[in-house]
This record gives sequence, C-alpha cells and structure tokens, in this order.
Amino acid sequence: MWGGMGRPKSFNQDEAVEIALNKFWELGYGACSVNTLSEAMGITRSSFYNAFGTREALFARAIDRYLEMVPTRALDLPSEYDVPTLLTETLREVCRTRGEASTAGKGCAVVNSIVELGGFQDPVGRKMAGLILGAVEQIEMLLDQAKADGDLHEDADTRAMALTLQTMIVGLNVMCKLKPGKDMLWSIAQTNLEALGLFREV
Amino acid sequence: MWGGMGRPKSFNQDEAVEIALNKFWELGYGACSVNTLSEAMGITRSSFYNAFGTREALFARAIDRYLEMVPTRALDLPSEYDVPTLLTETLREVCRTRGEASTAGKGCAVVNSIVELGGFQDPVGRKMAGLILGAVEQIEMLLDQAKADGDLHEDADTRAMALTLQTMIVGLNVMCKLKPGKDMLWSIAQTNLEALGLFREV
DNA sequence: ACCATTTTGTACATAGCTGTACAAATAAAA
DNA sequence: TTTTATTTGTACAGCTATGTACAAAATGGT
Repeated sequence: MWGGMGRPKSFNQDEAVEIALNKFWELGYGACSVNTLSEAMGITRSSFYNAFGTREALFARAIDRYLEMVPTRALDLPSEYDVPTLLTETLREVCRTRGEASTAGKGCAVVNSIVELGGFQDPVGRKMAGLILGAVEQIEMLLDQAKADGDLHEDADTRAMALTLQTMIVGLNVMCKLKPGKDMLWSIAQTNLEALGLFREV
Repeated sequence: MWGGMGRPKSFNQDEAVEIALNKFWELGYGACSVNTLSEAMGITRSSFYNAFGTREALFARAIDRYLEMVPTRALDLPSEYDVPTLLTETLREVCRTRGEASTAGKGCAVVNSIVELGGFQDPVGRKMAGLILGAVEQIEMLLDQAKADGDLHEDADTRAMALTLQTMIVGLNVMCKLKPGKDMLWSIAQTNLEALGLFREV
C-alpha cells in the first residue's frame, strides 16, 4: 500500500463533543454558531468542518453523549429495585441533578431542543420528540411489570400513567429553570408519585 | 402651543404587536430579528425602531398581548364553577387549544421563552419565570378555596398540589410539540386530575 | 403659506456567520 | 528522501444583522 496516515488531529474528538454538548445545552442549538463551538473547543472552523461535517451532525453526536448521562437513564437499565422504588429513586435523582447549583437552570438538553426547534415541525425536533415518546413506552413497560408484580392495581391505565409521569418529568425539566435548588422539584415529584400510588420510601 | 401632530403612523400598533407575537411564538425570541419582525409587520426597520425602541420592549408588549389569550386565564377570573370543575374545564381548554391543528406545536409563548432564554439566568427569562410562579400562587389560592368549600381534604398540601398542577400544565405545553391532537394531552390531564382528586365530570 | 412635529425611506459603518478554497504543516509508508 | 494522506491556518465572497444618522414626507396648528 502507498501513503502514510496523515497529520494527526490536534484535539480529542470526544472531549470536543463534550464541550459542544455543554454549549448546546447552555445556549441552545440556534445560539451555537460554528464560530462559538469551534472557539469553545479550541480548534479552527476549518478543523471543525473537517472533523464533524455539519453543525447538525455534531449536534447528533452531542445528544448521543447526553443520553449517556441523562438522570432518567436508570429506567432503561436492569434494576434490583421493584418498579415503584425505581421510579421514586430515579425521580429523586432527576430533582437532585436538575436543582444542582453548578448546572443551574440548564434543564434537559432534549426538552430544550424540542421547545427551541418547534417539536415535530422540525426534522431535528422530530428526532428529539421520538426520544421522549420512546421513554413513555419504556415507562409503560415498567408499569405493566409493576402490575404483574402486584405493585399496581389490575385496572390501572398504564399508558395514561406513563404519559403523565413523562409529562411531569418534562415539566420538572422546565420548572428547574424558575429557581435553583431541588426542594421545589422534589415536592412536585413526591406529590405526583403519591397521587399515582407509586411513591416508595427507601 | 406651537407645532402640529406630525406625520401619522402608516400602520396599526396593536396589529403590529399581534403579528410580532405570532412570530415570537412560532420562531422564538432569538430567531426573530428586527428584520424578520418588521418585514412581517410590513414596516421598515426605521419605523420599527421609532415605534418600539428595542426588540425587547416589543417582546414585552407581545407577551402582555399573549397573556390576554392564554387558556389558563380563566383561573385568574371570577368563576361560577366550584374549584375542581374550574380546574377540570380549564385544563380541557388547555388541551383543546394546544392540540389544535392550526397552532400545531407552538405551545405556550411563556414556557417557550423560559426554555429558550435559560430561565432565571436571563433578565427577560426571569420575568417569564415570575409569571409561572405567580400562576402557582393563584392555583394555591384556588385550592385553599376548595378546601374551605369541602372539595378538598383538610390536610391536603395545597402548595405542593399547586406546584404539581402547574408542572403538569408546563409539561402539556411541551408535550403538545411531540404530536398534534388533543387526545394525548387530555389523557394526561385527566389522569393527573383524577389522581389528585380534582377531576369533575360536567 | 409657514412652522413644528413625527414618521418614513435610505444610507452607512460595523460586525458576525457561512461554506469553500488552497497552501502550509505533520505524520507514516515506500 | 520522496510520496501520499490528512489536518490546520488563512483568506475570501456573500449574506445578514445591528444601531445610527439624516433627508424626505405627511400632518395639524398658527
């Protein structure tokens, strides 16, 4: 074979994606120009276009990275808890994370994108909307499991309950922008879980 | 006194504010340049600056206009209904309005602004956040009334319930961006009201 | 007819963003 | 050392946004 491996990148791709995620998260998709992003990454626009192609492609990678750290991730993983406890503890974690002073008011990158991009109107927004609707289905599966476990009444409408829970989670991701601190958020989550008969004290 | 009344405006201020509101609502604050706005209004940028001063000042007027038509407005007005019925019917109206095909996915202008502007971080966002927190207090007052009327248990935490209801309303204003139609939204609202013991069939 | 007042149209200077193009730099392989 | 591959720095042309400035236009009062 001919040819060498070429000049190596002067930066770490994954670190750059992480930086981009934080910018997108903090400022929103539209407010993050290629200038803003590449400057934050410490690379030139030239390298940006070379490495990521388009801003939208980078955004997709940034969201993938985000999904690895989202506080509701526990709902997708196998758990040792029963479903009500899993939901209670996951929501406690959501409230803790979203109320934290260090990430004050940033909320959820997916929710932010949906609102900013106009939801199903926009191609990127549709992808984000799909993530939320997928999460609803996952919660519905958990609630069906709870029913099978005897943790939920046999005639409970798990689809409606799942939608309600997801709506509260989405709501929390907006309410956390009103003022810092987890107390208000946890009061909301706890009231909601209790009303649905899903609250468990560990 | 000297001087005449000067050249009259070639456009209607209130109509212009209404047009601006629809643009802000549809595209978001950041995406509405003075160019975009004045073009939609059918006036020159010159007239724009003359009539409204700054984009932020116009936004404030647009939001005032919005608040006159927000579907939760009924909660601030005197009502012939008891509190649970008022809440049920208001939420039915929220679901109807937000699910309408004609305004598909626009959601709530206040919620959109809070998310876009970063909530309490931004001066404009803080004003919007204040509107939501004020609405929570209004709902709390209504729930206290419900308690006095015997429509709510004496030991109900009206503050926490008000926060929960407002969080659901905020959530609905995001969920309506996922797909059009009122059915999903009303399923959420009904489940929530029933869980809180506030649902009333008319 | 003239004046004072206000709006409107046009122009200007400054700045930022976009995507592309191309040469310089860096690395490995032949 | 030469060749090939890739990244990086710089530059460019086109577009858009911003805020200001100033003359032209339109009105009522004197």
